[in-house]
Amino acid sequence: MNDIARVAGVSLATVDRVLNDRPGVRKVTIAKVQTAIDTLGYIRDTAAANLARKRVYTILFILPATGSEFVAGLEEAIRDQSQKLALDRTQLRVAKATPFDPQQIVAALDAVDPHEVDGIALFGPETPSIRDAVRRIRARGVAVVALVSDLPSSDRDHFVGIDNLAAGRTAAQLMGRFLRIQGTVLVLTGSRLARDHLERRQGFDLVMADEFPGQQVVASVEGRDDPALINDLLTRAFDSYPDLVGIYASAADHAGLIQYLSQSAPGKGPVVVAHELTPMARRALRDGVFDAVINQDRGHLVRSAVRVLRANVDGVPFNPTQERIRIDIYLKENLPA
Amino acid sequence: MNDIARVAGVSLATVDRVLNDRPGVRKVTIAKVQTAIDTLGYIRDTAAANLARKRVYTILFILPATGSEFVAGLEEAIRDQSQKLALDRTQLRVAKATPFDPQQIVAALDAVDPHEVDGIALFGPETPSIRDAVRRIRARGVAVVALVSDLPSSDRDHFVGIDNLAAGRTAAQLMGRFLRIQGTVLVLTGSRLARDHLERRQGFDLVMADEFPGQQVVASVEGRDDPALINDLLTRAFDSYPDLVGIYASAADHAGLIQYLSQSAPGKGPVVVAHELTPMARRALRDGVFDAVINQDRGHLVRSAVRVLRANVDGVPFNPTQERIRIDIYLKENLPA
DNA sequence: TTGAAAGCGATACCAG
DNA sequence: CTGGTATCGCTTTCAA
Repeated sequence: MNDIARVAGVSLATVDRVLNDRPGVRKVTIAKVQTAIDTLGYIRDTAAANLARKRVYTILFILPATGSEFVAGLEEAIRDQSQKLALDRTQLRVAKATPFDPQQIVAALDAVDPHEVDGIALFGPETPSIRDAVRRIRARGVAVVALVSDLPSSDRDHFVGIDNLAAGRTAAQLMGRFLRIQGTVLVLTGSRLARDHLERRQGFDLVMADEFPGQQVVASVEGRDDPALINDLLTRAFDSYPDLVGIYASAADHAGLIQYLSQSAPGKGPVVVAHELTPMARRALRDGVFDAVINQDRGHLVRSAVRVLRANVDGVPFNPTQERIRIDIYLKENLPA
Repeated sequence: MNDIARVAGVSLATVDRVLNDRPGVRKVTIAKVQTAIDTLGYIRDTAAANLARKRVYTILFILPATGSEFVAGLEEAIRDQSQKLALDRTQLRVAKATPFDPQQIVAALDAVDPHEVDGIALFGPETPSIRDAVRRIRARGVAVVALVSDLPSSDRDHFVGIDNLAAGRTAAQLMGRFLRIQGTVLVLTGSRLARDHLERRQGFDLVMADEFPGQQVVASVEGRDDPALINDLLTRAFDSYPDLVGIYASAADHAGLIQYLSQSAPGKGPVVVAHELTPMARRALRDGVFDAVINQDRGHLVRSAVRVLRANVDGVPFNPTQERIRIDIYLKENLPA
């Protein structure tokens, strides 16, 4: 900046104004500075900038208040990042809202103080009232991204999560390949409200129909993360379809499923493809109860949300390819330690 | 630091000395400062420290000089990181050494000036002369990590790369699961010198023998990344084993293999599991020539190497779990865009 | 519309 | 052994 100031024949303060698009600089002056910047090949030192600014970014994660291992894992990832980001002048907060109750999320969103919170990562269903609440808080100058489950109806949206259609396709490819005999494949889903589950189901059906037409995929059953309900559903499914050879668990809560499988299908059970590498899923994979798990790295989700929101707050662009969350596949052989 | 200085009743300079283990401070003073640090819950601001220090870390990557797409991808990842790390006062350099010639690597290692280079990430074979050269440069105060292929014989080693035994196991699980009929499985490797290839082969054999005893795995053939040679080897293999149903390509150069498969096995070829998601591998996966690809993220490799080397240079510990490189599995369905 | 100067949190050099 | 102080690259008053 000193060099630029010298070359442009202005003061440091003016260079700063130009660099940060601050008002109160004549066009000619801007041009002079701009030229100097270009010729000198200047790259800004964000660390120094933040140091001087003493700015602290506050980012709020709004998560569903379930006892789900997946959400617990997300919270852990958030705590993890908190540590590191403290040095980076970024503060992370978490709020919980009852799932399946949009009004709570709306309330949480409306309760946000724009002076206290710079950005929000929202993991919730896609409903009109939530969409409106997102609009409102954005209008008050807070950046918002959708987390895990997309909210495409809201404008200027960025989504932090995997491509769930592709994830469903991946699940289907694994299922189809792993199945040795023809039969019925059951899709076990969480809730119809959740857009991520819907998309997975869609992708799964497409590939199964296309590439494995010999297998019969039956209408999904909604488990709502309720072990008792799931137990019930599965019992009925195995009754109705004696040739049940595969289960695609597109939701993230595996308690009911694992419980049922471990007790009712001793030895050789159906091929099971599930989502999210939770502690339970790890064990199931290791024990041969699950055959494959599709995962989205929770650390990546959190880091990406933070990066995108910070970029948004600063009004700078981010690198979309870097922010694409990968669809991880785990077998028992490549489980991380 | 100001607070600490005040509470401890010493100057900033002394606090700095204690904080950085610099010599020339009495024990009592150290204790006073230490107490102040503890009571105040001080966390050091690395950004400010680096700013003041104006220190620039220089890290050298020594890579095999092949035309391989994998190495090209690594170089690209290094360039990518260079951009971002410039702001972080870290400079990345790349040197190439002919593979299969340990002496060149030794020469490259010996040529390093400890005043210019702080750390080295070495991607090379495991030979006694290289091990000695690593010892020498370490003795001169330069940190070294092994990249992609482990060098476990050298002491104080850290390895940046995947667990290749587990990777081989993963490949075998995919191969065994994907195969629909019994037959012969061929392992195509790069070089016997490369420890990573050996380990993969080992893991592959174990799981094939254990879980898929119906399949016959035949002794690996060494392609040395030579398309003509590979073409030749494959022709002979298909002659010798008319029931060849699967190929495990444990090396990273796919040119010869893909060329052979696309011309000689029109339509339904063998099940192919390969390593490294290079542009060629992507196409092969998309076109159905490859069935699965096992990958180690090149960006992760580079970032991890840099983090570990910087920690090493600074004499601070790093988080081993964070530095574990994952074994990625790609099918055509979860290919990143 | 512009400039001067005081920090931000840490390091490093020179004195004492 | 210890302290004072200039400095790193940038932001932010306060004046002019």
